Amino acid sequence: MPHDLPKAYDPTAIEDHWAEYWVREKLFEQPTPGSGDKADGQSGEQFSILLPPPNVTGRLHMGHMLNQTEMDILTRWRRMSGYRALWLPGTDHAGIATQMMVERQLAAENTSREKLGREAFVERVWEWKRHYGGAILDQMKRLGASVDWSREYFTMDARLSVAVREAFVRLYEQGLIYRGAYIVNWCPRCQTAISDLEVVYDEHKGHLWEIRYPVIDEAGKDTGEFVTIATTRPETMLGDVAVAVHPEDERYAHLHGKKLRLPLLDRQIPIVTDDWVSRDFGTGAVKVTPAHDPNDFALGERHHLPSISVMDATAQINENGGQYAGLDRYVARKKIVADLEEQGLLAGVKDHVHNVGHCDRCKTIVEPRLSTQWFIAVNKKAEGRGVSMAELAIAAVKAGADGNKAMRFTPEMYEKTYLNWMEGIHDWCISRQLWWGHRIPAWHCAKCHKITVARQDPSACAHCSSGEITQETDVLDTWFSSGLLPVSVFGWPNVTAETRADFDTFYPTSLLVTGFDILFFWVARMVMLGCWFSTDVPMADGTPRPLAESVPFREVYIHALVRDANREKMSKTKGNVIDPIEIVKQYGTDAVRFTLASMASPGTDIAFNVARTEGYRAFANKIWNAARLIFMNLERGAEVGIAIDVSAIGEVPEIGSNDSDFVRWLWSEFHQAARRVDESLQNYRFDEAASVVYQFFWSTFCDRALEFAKARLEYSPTGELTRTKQILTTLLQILEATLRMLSPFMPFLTEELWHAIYNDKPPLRSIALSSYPVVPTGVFDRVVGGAFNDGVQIRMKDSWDLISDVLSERKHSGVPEKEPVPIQVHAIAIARTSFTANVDVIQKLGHVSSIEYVDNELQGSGVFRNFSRYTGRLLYEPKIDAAAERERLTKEIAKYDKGLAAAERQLGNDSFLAKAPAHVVEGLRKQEMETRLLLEKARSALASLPPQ
RNA sequence: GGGCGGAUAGCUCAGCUGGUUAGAGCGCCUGCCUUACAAGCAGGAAGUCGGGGGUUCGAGUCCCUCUCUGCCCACCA
Repeated sequence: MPHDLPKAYDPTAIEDHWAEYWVREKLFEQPTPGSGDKADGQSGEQFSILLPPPNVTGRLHMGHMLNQTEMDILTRWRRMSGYRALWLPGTDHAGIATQMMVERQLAAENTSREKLGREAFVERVWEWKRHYGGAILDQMKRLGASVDWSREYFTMDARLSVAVREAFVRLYEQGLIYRGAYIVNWCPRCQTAISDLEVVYDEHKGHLWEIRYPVIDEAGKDTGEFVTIATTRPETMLGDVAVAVHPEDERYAHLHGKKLRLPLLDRQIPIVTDDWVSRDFGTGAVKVTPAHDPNDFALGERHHLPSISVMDATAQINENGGQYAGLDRYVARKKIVADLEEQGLLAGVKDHVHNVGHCDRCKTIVEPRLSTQWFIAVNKKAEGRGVSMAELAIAAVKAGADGNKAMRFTPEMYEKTYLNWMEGIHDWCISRQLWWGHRIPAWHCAKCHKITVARQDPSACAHCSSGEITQETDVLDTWFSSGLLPVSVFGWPNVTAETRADFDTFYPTSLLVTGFDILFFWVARMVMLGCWFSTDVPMADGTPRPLAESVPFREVYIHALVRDANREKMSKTKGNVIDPIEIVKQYGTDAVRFTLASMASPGTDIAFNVARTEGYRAFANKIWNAARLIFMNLERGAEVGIAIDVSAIGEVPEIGSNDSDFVRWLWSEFHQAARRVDESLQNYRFDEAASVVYQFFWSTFCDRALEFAKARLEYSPTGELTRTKQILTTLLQILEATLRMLSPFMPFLTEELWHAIYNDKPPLRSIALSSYPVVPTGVFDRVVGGAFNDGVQIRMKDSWDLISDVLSERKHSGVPEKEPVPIQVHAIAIARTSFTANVDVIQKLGHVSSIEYVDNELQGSGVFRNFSRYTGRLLYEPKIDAAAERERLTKEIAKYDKGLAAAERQLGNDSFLAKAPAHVVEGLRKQEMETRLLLEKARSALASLPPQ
């Protein structure tokens, strides 16, 4: 048998091979239903899941790896459970990020995008994408993600671009997209508008400058009186068009209707009254700069004030800024403050801590700026729809009339977060002043100045037929196209009778797995857009699509952040970024995956600690060696003519009362573990599932089953070869089934060993295509229930307990590790049956030379006991450290005393006896009795110690 | 300012609808190179479950409150 495995598990030796094999064999492709049968089955219920598309510029980080590990575990598990599983990968064109990346390259070549021109620049980005774009997906391939590579998409693909265009045009036609001049967050570095979400606020120690604006009379002369305003951004005063006070603020009552002279520019501006002004902030008078502040903009609209922009796209003061024109905003600030001071108009400077918005991408301080942008009216009810996008997105997560939710969040608390946001949502600014992205399909007419929005590039204005039209230069927010992915990847808008198989089968997707950081950016947008557009697609049978079928995903699993071992957020500047690829190289992919899975309990961040990974590498090694042990024994068996037919090894055998206790016990343990793993995965409890698998394999299978087998397996031609064969068969079957149970977590190792079991001629091309070893309830009840009912579990437990007790007592009595010792045992009949049946194992594992059964309970020192089952004693003169023993016993007595007192107190309480369930009372009684015995034993042991 | 988490062994974390004496991994101590694995085996020590109050026969678990800590949202110049 060529089962020659190296002594230690070396992941690097096998992982590349299988990663490459899975892709080459196209194992995880899920063709459009009806377009050709899938060779390996999986025709059941669909399980579809979209990979949150990483940026094309991205490199894999721990967050990706967590995300992908979770998705891969779930997808592999569903696939093995018979689902038609589709995990769909792709990348995002990532407008700003990619453009920045290429611009940096150009800068290094002493050129710029402006020099290249738009067309050449975009071509250059495509070129970059072709060369470097797939890096992160290559990393995914190496990590064994079981995605369907044949369906890989890029958000700028022609097919997806059609969807983007259709979506835009449709929303425009529905009156939900408008263009207008509003205050937007503007990044002077990226020179584009960004959405509210792309602004991150940092606390900043700044100043509050108090500036005196002279009051003037009707002739425009200073009256000698001043109104003092307070501002954190003095340079914006260049754009002031008014000063506002609260209408009921007596301090300024006499100034209502009066005018002020704007210092430095000597512009006359009115004093207006508005409820929005808060009387207790600053001086109660606020400068009004509609072009540079959203509140001021709204106020300006209410009072029909003009807007004066004083900064250009790079945040330099423009021609409206008089003598400050051409200065950078902060240079201008300094100069303005100095000039004001010189003119005696600076009333004061106070330290002021406030939040300053930064560009999420480049960290430049964002400037609110008046500019013409495109927006989606998310709160507007569309004609003929009677509902707004936001309302639809809210309805999607709230329970409907039937009490069911179309979309369910795990952990549940994110539902609230989502709703809070969606209920307070503002219109979405979707235009970006970039070159890389989906160009907005709108054309401006030079003649009539109207806009033509069209599915096909128009040659003339739709309003006046003029040929003088030019396309809008803005592109769409990246999240617009990624928000459409759930519909667009399955062919929308082209969903016709001939083309709709994908859409019908895979939409809505089953699940979205993602981090909370893109809950609003992406998840919320997908819900809005997904619901909105899929609603127009009737069901396969022609009936209207209900909400439950129009959501982009039925479930959303939100995972936590991966932090470093000290719970610090990983960041490049801190230098604490753990590169998953590096860790993978050191410990193997399976170990890293298992680490992430075992720490992924919902709701808490993951403090990634390589110590854990080291532990799981040991686990992988353990599995490897367990397999080696079994393979070695199979060879020994073969030498004495034990032939095991490996071809049927994967079928779950019917286990019944004819089988030995050992076999029945092991299968019963296995089925319980498999069921628990299955249940845990259903609830996204990766941690629980990982722990069950781990405990089963290591504690139950290795520490118990394999040790038991080692003690019993016999190969002498005159020995019990039938029994040996049974045990070997069972071990191999359990190993094989356990590998399947483990496969979603550790795909590489399990694949390797699984092929080894079959001598490289496995029944399927991959363990990933085999079935998940969860048996139907009927089988489960028969095997597990049978084992409990017949006392198999108890009998095996008695033997394990006796071995543990013996080993413990040996240690305690100072018996040298390997010296065989005779023991005496008094046991109830059933326990004695177990000891008799397993005497060979007990002797070997406990280093027991002989067992003498006695009729009476053993008493006194050196006795170990298992309550109501047995008592035992080593026939050995103990060598005990009296001082240490005294200390131990004293502590023990204190503990028992306390426990006993507590139990007696409870049992003496009538209402406890009356109200507590019987089993609790019974349990406590038993405990009381046992504690009493233990206490007596400890006391007498203490008394028998030599005096101090 | 509003909202949401977290605090359990030295470390990282479990502990489901309240029920017998709170668990795991790592680390630590003791002894073992037992021919699967020293990345291992066996045996141990270690927690007044953040503080206080309450409900209950019974609280790590439910309620109130305080302290510490993390995050999200809002953005009054």
